[in-house]
Amino acid sequence: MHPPDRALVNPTLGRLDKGRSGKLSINMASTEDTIAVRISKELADRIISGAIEPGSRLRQDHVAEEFNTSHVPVREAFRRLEAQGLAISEPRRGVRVASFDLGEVREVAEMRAALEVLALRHAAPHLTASILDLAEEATKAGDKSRDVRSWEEANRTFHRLILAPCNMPRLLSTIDDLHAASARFLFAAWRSEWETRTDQDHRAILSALRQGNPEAAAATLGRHVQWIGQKPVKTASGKTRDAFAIVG
Amino acid sequence: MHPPDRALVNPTLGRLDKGRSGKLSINMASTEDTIAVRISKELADRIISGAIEPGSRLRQDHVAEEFNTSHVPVREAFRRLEAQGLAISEPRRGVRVASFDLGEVREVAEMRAALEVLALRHAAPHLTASILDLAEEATKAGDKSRDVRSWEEANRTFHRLILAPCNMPRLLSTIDDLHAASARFLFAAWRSEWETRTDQDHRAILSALRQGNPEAAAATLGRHVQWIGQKPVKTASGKTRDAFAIVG
DNA sequence: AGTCAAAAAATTATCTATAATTTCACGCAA
DNA sequence: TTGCGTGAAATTATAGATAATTTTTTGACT
Repeated sequence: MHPPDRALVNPTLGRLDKGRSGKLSINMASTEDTIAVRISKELADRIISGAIEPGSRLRQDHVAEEFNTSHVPVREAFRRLEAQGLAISEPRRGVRVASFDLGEVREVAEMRAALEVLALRHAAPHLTASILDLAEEATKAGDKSRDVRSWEEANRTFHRLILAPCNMPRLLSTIDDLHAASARFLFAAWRSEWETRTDQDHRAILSALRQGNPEAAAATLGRHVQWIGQKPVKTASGKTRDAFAIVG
Repeated sequence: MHPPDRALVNPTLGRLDKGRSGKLSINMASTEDTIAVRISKELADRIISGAIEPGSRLRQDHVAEEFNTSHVPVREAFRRLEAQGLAISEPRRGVRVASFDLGEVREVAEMRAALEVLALRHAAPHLTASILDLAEEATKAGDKSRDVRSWEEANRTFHRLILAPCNMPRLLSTIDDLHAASARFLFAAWRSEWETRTDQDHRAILSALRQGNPEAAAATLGRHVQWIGQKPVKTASGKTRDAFAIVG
């Protein structure tokens, strides 16, 4: 086998499966990390889930107090969030949660299409039957999901499974950051309601891969991740506007 | 607790000139930035130019002493370098300059191809005659360059000019990081000698864009940035091995 | 009321000090 | 010689204190 340990783990996001706590989470805070890493993972979780509003300020002393630390590791955590595109920092004026609009949703979708297609082309020769079986399980789990969070996790698992064997760490880590952004868009639109839907694209991709046709799989994947869902949501002022998210 | 008096930089290779006078520098350090940003730009410059060897450790107290600061902003600078892929940090074990191999050169080349093609497709409708003229000037400047550094700068200017109008900030910033990596590969291979060469691809891209054929331009660009040059270089042990770099 | 400016408060950025951890050199035994 | 503890030195990580800057409040004046 190829060296999967390195490929399956993302240094910035941590392991993407369930940790000891069992809590569903995108970023796992493990005790072996430095405080700065723990804080950045927890804050990333909150930003992605929408627990912290886009545009709201992140005050270092407040965060430091909450995590019972000094502000030095908090500042380092901010730099990490900045790099992931989850926060924006203005010198001497503090850090705020990054906002996003339809333009950024489109941008992330197109970047994902370009990069995931590239990753799949390289991963295809290394894909084994057992990996594809796991990916199929992830698809089924997604189809059964009754809420967005578990659907998102299953979806992310699917993509990761079929892309990780490309063995291109820089590419995978960039894709992970884009997935974090995608998840954020998704949760912003589908925070509460989520109707079960079967993912036909995932099945088509798996089928093409099983039949030894990676180009067809890549083409479907490229279209798949550019599908942008639309949904009316209530704004703070009571009005309804359309929210957009990548659903794939 | 007392940092040794040995200089941070490899003594055999001089420090690069920084600041406003020398347009040598890849990242300009401006006085309005925070200290952390200034330090990260300067260190990025040194890493890209090869002034600091891949794999060598970056010790926070040494860097702090050199820049006459405490180590707090230095640590933040390290986080930035980490995000750019120029340094690697292991908790409690410090930060070292990222190493790279042929695999990463290929990876960066393919990511650039995928993303620059995407950017060009979106930029094409917004390209004006004057932008294309500036890009042509940059190409000429590259053709006249007698050293790698000025060639690299001209090349980067060309790519930036034709891609920037895509108006996709996240995409552009990812491409910038990839260009930094490319420059590093280039300087590692062509540190001293550099023979003048005319860039036919750049001209073909400009011509296709002027004729209103963005798809042809994108196709050429995609091939262009994946061209990997090869060159024998002397290693520290006196032997010669082949170095690889993206030349486009 | 409205607006501008100065004072006060809050916040960011940096510095100094301390704790925790790792690295390295040295001595000793197998 | 080689391998392995062991302790000193170096280094990383965090805490606490201070300086610099921004934001908010307050109050005089129109």
